[in-house]
Amino acid sequence: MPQPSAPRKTLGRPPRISREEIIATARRIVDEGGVGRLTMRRLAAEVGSTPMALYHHVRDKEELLVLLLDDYAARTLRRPRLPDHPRERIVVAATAIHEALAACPWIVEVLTADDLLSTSALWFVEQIVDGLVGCGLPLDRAVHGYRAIWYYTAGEIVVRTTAARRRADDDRATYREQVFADLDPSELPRLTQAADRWAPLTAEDTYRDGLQALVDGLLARR
Amino acid sequence: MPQPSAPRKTLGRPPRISREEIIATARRIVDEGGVGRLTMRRLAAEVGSTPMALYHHVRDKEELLVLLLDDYAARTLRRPRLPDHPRERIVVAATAIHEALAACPWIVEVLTADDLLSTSALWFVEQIVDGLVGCGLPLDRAVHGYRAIWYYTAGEIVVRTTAARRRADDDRATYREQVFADLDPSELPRLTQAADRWAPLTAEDTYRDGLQALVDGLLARR
DNA sequence: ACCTGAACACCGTTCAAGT
DNA sequence: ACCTGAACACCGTTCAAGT
Repeated sequence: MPQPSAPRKTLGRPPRISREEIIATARRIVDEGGVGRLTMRRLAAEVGSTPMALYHHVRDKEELLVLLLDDYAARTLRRPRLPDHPRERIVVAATAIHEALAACPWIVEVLTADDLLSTSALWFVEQIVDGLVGCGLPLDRAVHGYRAIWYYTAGEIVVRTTAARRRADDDRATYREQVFADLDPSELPRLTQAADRWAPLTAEDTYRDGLQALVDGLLARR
Repeated sequence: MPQPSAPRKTLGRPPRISREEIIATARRIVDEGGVGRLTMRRLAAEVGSTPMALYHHVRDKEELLVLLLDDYAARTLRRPRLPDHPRERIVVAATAIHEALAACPWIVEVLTADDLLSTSALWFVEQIVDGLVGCGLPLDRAVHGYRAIWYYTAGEIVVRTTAARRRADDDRATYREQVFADLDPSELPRLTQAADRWAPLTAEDTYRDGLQALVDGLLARR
């Protein structure tokens, strides 16, 4: 897909807008108002063109979003200094991906990639797989381990950002409180016990704890 | 939200359509053609009414989707026989939720609930939290543990169903192959090594393995 | 109380034509 | 080769009116 515009051989009408300009403008719109604001029509207006001109540079909206994600990853994923110990390397690499995603809430709508989100993220995947191998897992198990870490990471992001969106609208929060207040203690004793602590517990950031537990578990399995 | 229509005190025009009818019809549309097919206008047409009549029974489309999810959960979540051992209970309860979600691909779009997807799922949450407590975790840690399991489960569903959607459109698959074929072996040695096995490894269902690793890790942490 | 019709303010995408 | 205009086939939701 990132088909770098080759040197123009055959000449025709000179282009007025470029893929880069489209992506940069799309990025601005999304940063300012969320993905919901990004429509082909608005984008066209902002680059000073017509909706149909965009389709000359981008297959469809779906492709535009993937391009936007690649662009974001390429610009913001900075490779951290990694610790020597392989287990720590896994945690640091996964946390770096997690932080990049968490800083970018619109990503969820595009987080439709199945395992690699962007070629810029491959280095991080390499570190995680290599860390797992370094801890003694065979390559196949290491790849599966990476996937488990990715599920956990993607899940945390999706659940957290959608929960945050819900919080803006406080009807739902009230509804949740209601549910927890009306629990039947004989059927759901633990939830009843935790009911008044549920909200603060849920607000805590426990990504790292869960990640470490998962990594421990992956490494400990027979 | 599930505000059971109270016995009508004040009489006016008798209702022609009910919330139940709306939900049942919405369910049919979604089952037949996916969530993408569910629009207020189409739904109105199928219940033999006008778009605006729906807004008398449902606040907006968002509420309709939550209602649909509740309905689905209430109809399909069957409580399994649980093993006595608490660790096994956790695994069985989580797997049951996972299976229900996996059988229902449209869920992802609605999987916007932050931790409980529906009141019908509370019993499963109870079992997981109680299982973690039964294994010796304090209640707070058990709640966090449940959340980690939920992240992992939701992530697996989101990643898997979107990957499946992508597969229909095989351009992306080709793109992924391309990326793996062009890896720089000196920079990304492990990915290069795993490249030709990546697709089959990724196709394997490893939910249960990852879940067990996660549970082990949660229980082992100091 | 419940429903209707018409309208508002949008979408993504295709097609045929222009430069 | 690149861009435009007009059109197609839709959306969710509001408002004012009817029964």
